[in-house]
Amino acid sequence: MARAPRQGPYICGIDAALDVVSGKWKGLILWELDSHGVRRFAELRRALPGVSEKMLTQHLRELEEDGLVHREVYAEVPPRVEYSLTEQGRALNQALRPLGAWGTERIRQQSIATVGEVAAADARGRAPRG
Amino acid sequence: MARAPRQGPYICGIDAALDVVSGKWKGLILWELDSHGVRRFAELRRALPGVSEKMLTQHLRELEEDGLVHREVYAEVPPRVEYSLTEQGRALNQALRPLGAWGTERIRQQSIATVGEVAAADARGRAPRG
DNA sequence: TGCGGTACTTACCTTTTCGTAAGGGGGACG
DNA sequence: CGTCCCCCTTACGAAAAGGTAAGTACCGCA
Repeated sequence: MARAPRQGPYICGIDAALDVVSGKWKGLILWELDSHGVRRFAELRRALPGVSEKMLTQHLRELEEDGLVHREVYAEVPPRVEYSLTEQGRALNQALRPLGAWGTERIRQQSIATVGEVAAADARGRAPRG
Repeated sequence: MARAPRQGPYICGIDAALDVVSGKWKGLILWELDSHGVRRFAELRRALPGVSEKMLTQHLRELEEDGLVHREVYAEVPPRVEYSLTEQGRALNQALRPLGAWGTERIRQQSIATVGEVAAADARGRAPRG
């Protein structure tokens, strides 16, 4: 896990679950692997705009250590490495689905709120949160 | 939110949801407020073994800014402040429930695995993982 | 008079995380 | 011959997150 647990590791399941998905790109990696099944390193890199190779390998290794992602190396030239979800990884993604729906709804409401804010500020002739 | 979003903020709902619950104690705070309804500052502090006052106030303020937690201040002496979940906060906790279940199951399986590991290592007469 | 309890705030420091840049060892392509 | 692609690895440094300790202002209790 590469992270030090609190003292006497986890207090509840949320705690344990958040521990393995915390990381700037882990949610997206899981999401990408869930929707495509199998992805290669370069494919993931292209799917995650802005990720560095270092962070991608690092996160993939952590997810692998945590038993969520399977890493299959083909001893070919050029080298080929395929990433996919393990059984646990798929279960995690199932568990993440309601959270994703909540997040999507939140984004939607916030964009509406922001538009409203901007429109209201516009009507008053100045910018919001100046 | 106090965190800088990626470029063009969120790619998917998971992303947005993880953003608001990422923080060493936020999951626990949400959990505590969900199971007790209303909690005061000192009650939360006692419920989160090891949290510092600084982190607790900081996380509570972020959760409040994110519209997940309601903060009610009573102008009394001694001061009294009550924290509770907003509608959005309750919805988030609902969405977190499957994740919590997954985490609980994971903890259970890991403790079994660890016991097995220790037992196996014990049988060989040495400690696991160096 | 001193201590504990209320709910913080502030300054300072350490730890963790993330990003940047470079290299590596091959093979395909022009 | 040079360059790109593949999948990383390493070193270095900045930024963010988190921890420690002290201070605030007021009250009740002994």
